[in-house]
Amino acid sequence: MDKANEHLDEKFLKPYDPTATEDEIYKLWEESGFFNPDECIKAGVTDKDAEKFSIVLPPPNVTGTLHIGHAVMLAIEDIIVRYHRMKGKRTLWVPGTDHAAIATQSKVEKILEKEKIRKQDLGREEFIKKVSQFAQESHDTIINQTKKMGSSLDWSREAFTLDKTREVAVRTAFKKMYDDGLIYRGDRIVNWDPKGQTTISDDEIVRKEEKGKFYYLKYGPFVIGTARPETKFGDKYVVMHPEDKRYAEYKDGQTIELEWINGPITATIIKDESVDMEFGTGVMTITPWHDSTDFEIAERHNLDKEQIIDKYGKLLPIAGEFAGMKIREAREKIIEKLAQKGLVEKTDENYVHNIATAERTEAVIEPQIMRQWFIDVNRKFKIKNSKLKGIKNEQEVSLKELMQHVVRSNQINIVPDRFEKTYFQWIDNLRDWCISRQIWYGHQIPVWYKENEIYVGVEAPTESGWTQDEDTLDTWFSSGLWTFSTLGWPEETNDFKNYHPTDLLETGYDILFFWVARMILMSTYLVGDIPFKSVYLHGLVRDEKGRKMSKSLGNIIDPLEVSEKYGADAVRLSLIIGVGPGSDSNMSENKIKAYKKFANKLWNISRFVIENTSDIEYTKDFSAYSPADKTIIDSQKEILKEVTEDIENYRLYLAGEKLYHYVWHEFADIILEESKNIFEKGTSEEIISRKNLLLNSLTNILKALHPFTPFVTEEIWQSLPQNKEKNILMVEKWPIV
RNA sequence: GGGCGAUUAGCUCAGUUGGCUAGAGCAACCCGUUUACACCGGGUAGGUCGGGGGUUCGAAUCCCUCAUCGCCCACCA
Repeated sequence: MDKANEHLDEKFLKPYDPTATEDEIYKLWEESGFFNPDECIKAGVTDKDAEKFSIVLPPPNVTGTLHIGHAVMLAIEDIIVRYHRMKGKRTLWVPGTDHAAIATQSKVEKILEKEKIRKQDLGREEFIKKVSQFAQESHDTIINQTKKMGSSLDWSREAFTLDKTREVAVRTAFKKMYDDGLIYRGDRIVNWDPKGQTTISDDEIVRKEEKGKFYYLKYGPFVIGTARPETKFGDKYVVMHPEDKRYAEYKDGQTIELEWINGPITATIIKDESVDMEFGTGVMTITPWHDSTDFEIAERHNLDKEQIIDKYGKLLPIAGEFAGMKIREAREKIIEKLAQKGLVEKTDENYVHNIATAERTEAVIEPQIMRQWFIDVNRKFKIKNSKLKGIKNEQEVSLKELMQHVVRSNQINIVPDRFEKTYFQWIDNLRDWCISRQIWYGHQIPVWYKENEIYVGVEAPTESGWTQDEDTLDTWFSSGLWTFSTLGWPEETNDFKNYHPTDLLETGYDILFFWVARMILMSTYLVGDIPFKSVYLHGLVRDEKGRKMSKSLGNIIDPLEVSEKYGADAVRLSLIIGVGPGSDSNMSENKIKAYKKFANKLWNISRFVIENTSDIEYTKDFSAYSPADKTIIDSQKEILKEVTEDIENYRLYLAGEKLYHYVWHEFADIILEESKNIFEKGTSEEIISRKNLLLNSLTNILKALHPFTPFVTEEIWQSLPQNKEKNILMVEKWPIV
């Protein structure tokens, strides 16, 4: 090696090797303690009175491993967090995982199924042990993977939605809502999943198009249409619109005798405005136990409700000779019988309609009337401790109104803003939230019964004779508390006082309703404040042809695998650049490869600068720049200013692209190339000026790129001869104010 | 039924508030390896910015309309 370059680390003579350095660098950060804002203050890298920036990690489900969607989330959040940390803010990013009740339980059930074990064989306690064990293993994998992506999370504050602290939060929340009359137990129509044997919320339903038959049946003097003859056994009400002239001769409450599936019955005429006169014959019979529209009609007119189908999707004795049959097989047979009796008017063979299925089990939902726990979203209550703008303390509001108000009044800002429309549309149609689940894994409902008494509390009653409600809570109940339960609420902890409300919530647009809306509900109600100021929504990562990644297509890109191959920095850049907020992106290995080259380019740029500046002292505020170099500095400042603005406005894709372009096609291709000329032919003033320019530019570039490509920039920073104290780039100051 | 988005080079996509000859990566073709980098440099080719209409001094960008594709929501029996 050249004597003048003896300070150049030998590793610069080889291409940049991410696998050899990334783990070491992460360790360096972790051991510095600087992921934790308290440590930053202690070490004097952050001012104790500095502005705070806080964000919670959307907790990944402990159902297995991280996928590319998680990688996008981690990349975006880490960029923003590192940026704010370098801006000198007290920056906190709280990690955690989600127990994901139904998802995790059914995953374990599937594993047990292979060993021919049913959860009933194990019993509740044993089964939960198995699930917890699985959850722990998933957790460990996930944490490890999260670190590989370079995420600068404060691990000392890690939380789990099902741990002890969060249980206190959940129970406190439940009790408060119960006491305020916002949680009630009622016999209401719910979405029953016959396969999963549990209720699910409206949002866990996936509608699938199905082509089936639509039957027109003679019902006394009427003709009724149905796709589900198997529910018709108990139908003894026939409903029509009060203004339908075709049926003017029939009066509300009038009874008629008619022949039906299993013999003669008495039917009652009901007039209700919810009937669509245009649809079919304008007449329908109702099945209040198994249809929510029918249920509401029955409620309005105070009608009887009868159960026809049991929890397993089989017909009950009311079906007479069909009792015990599965609905699918019964359907054809019932039609056969009706046809024999001459009651089938006609059949439409190509009837296309949407059927409701359960997201997890894919089973067809059977609405049932069941005793379940609900959150009332319309009931008015007096809000306590309101810190919300436009909502006074003790003002009467409903949960729905709170959810609408904070977004409408811009206290919460959604990026991209077109999702605000989607948000309002969802809330406007929001019905009471069914929060009880008939599964074992999760927060058991904090309600105890003793004969006719009921007790709701954070702790179980101490006297004997009380039994706890068997059901568990919808997993989104606990994740709805996430922004403050992670900070120690309901205790008035320092973290809670210092870091809530959080500044940003970054997540996929697919859980806007599930999660974002629920956090807004919980936080405004329980804390009297918004959970976060901004919501940034990212899209889905698809394969290079724009298809969803799936096991069956074999097009899954495993973020860990490509990180090992090309480096986490390259993966991060490829997930960021060219992807605007809220839009889906296409990912390919080629794209990642291109950014791996970028990391290497930066590596070699650094080598060139270090080699050529070994003979000058590093001067931060060198002032004797040549006119040409002054121009370069100005344009560089301009770029950095734009990049800063882009990051502030969550345009990471632009910020990343600008830096990429500047570093490669401006700094390397033009500035470095012309420097060679200057070093050969320039005056000594020009040479000194240019050397200082290169050194100062490199430090600025490394700083500005650090949020995007933290590993390679830190690795170079650690090897800079000027960094004699081995300071850590992660906590250096951002190059532009 | 209601709402939202997309349509730009062979492929995958940028183009932030309307403004310099519309860009990037990959692919193709040509030239180049004397000391930062072949995980490289220089260059070439390739686009009537989905169709049509409008606003404007000026439109890929704003408005209207049509077409195709995609997504979300919804209790039409």
